[in-house]
Amino acid sequence: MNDYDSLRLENQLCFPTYAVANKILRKYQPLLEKIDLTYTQYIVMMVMWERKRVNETELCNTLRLKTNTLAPLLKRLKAKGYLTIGKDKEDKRNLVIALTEAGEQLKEKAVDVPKSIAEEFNLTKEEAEFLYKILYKILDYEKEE
Amino acid sequence: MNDYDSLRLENQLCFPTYAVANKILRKYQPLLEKIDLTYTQYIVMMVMWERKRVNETELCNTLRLKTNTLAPLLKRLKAKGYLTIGKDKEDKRNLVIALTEAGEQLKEKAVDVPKSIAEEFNLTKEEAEFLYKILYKILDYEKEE
DNA sequence: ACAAAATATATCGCGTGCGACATAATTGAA
DNA sequence: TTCAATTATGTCGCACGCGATATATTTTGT
Repeated sequence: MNDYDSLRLENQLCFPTYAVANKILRKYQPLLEKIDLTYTQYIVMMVMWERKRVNETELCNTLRLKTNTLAPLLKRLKAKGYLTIGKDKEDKRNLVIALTEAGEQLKEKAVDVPKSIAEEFNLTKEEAEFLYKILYKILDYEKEE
Repeated sequence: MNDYDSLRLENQLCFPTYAVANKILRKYQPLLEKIDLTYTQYIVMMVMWERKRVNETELCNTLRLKTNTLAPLLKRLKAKGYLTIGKDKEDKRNLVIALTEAGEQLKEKAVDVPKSIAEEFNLTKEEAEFLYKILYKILDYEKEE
């Protein structure tokens, strides 16, 4: 293996990860279109359905996204009526995002959305579990760095 | 497991895949900045370093991207002097992308870029190999659908 | 008490990534 | 042969995703 071999797509892990992520997003897109959400909006709503009320920092940490990605996105979800955005009374620097009634109701329509990636791409139970474990190992590694 | 459980982030494979892809891109970004390429431009150049000369359809298939993503990107790489864009004499519908001398030289500077994702995120050899296998299984599954 | 440091969020600019649609070149069927 | 289907690419609009930078609020050190 010479110096240039690591410059080949086929010798890298990052390219297939990137390409798989794109492929999965494309799979989701037509399903999410039916409830008028993008994928990123959808994962924000998933957090909201679980927690009802979070501040933006929490949301950024959970989704591993930056505020400059989430801020405009939250505004769009607010415009759609699914959540409210307000300031924390205790600490006015904090934004508090809260689920609305309409947001709660959207959950009913979203039940049909989750695709089993394992089934969709014909993975065995073992492959799916292993993949899950490795992905979270990567996500959790040196989170603080 | 009720109907709503699959709506939880932690029960999905797609979210960690998406988040890992983002995390990897963030890792690459500072390294690529030194040679003034984005990640997508970088993987295009990787294909060019291997093949020297490809048409756009080939490039789209290899990178699993659409022409509307690649077209403007190729223009930027052309503007940087790393490749030329011309029409195929045989079939004028085809675009032929070719590596320039400057593009070839960029390869020298890019040798330092590839990061071992395995090392970077502390994966064992087995984990890295397994991850690689599963990712390509997903990528290759029903490519034609 | 008060200015400096820390924390949380917002704004700007740029480059993707893609669906929808348009255009150009080639192929193919009657 | 001729025009409708096919194929390859281009353009438009929108929503990310993030680095850099700015602003507002709170905390901290003296």
